[in-house]
Amino acid sequence: MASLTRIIEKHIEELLEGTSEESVFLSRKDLAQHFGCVPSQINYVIRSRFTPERGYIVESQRGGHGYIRVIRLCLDMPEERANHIEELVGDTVNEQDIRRILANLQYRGIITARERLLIEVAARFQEEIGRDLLDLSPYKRDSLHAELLKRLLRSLALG
Amino acid sequence: MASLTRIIEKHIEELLEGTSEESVFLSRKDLAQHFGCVPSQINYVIRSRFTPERGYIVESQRGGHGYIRVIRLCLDMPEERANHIEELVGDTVNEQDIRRILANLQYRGIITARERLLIEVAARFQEEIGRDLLDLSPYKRDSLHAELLKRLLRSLALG
DNA sequence: AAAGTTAAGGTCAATATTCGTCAATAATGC
DNA sequence: GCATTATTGACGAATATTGACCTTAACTTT
Repeated sequence: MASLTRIIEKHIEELLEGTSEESVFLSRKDLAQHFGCVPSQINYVIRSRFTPERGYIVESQRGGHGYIRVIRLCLDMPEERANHIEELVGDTVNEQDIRRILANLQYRGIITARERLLIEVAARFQEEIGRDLLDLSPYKRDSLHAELLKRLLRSLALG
Repeated sequence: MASLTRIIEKHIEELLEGTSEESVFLSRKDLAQHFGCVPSQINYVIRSRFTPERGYIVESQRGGHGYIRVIRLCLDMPEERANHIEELVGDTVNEQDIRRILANLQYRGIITARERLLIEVAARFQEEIGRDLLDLSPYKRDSLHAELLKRLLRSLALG
């Protein structure tokens, strides 16, 4: 359970929590040195963990006095949240995408565990019906999934 | 009688009971090794036993330091409560029935307003698909409604 | 001011480590 | 016997780690 990536991720999260600013400035080289890894490992952590999907924006600059800046987005307004959901879901999602999106939303405190469970059950039921009873194509099923997911999440975001 | 699947199921349940956390992290490879089976057997146990319908959520990650995380949302539902759901919902329900049932559950504090909203939205979406896209008979639609509602409520383990 | 030097960060591909899926078969329960 | 459930294994997909090589910006020297 001791994954370097997760350790570094945690570290950056703590830096963000420990500041009143909306962002932190990191030094790739120093971080890598501190955790005893190659610098590109930091890029990997950033790319895989601090994504817009998870509510972060990242800026950086090369050269002397270079830095990596991680900015925490806050989506307070319902309108923003709704738009974010549209992007997150897109036009088609498979069951794996759904699980990933829901885990992320719960992690960010946007939905509760029970709400997540309800959404999963609804999606599974729809998948089952679409596959076994109606013999829909996988593509059709995925686009129905996307539509269902967007409606469910929108109803929460706006409410 | 002591099928491998049941033994592994039991093992995971015991892990869940033996922790104060709401979830356990499993290693598919180690588990398989421990029980002397192929790794995909673990997937079978998870898929057939630890479903959202039974109140579990499962997350997993591949690759280095990968894991399977089983989250338990609720305690086992007593038999009588399950029966109560069956009675409450029956074999067919129309949208009006659904609204009535949900209003009642919310009034009794068994579900939140947001959960109610999710269930209603899911039911409406299903109705819409069944009617407009698939041209199902009203009876068929109502029995699908009943099935969906029962699954959703059962997953929340309410009575 | 231009050119060179130094000090950042970025990209990409190779490799290793897990887990997931699917379909064939076997076993079990009715 | 037939239908459902369980077991297995081959193959595929995702994630993590590392290192070689590239790009950019500031500083230094001429």
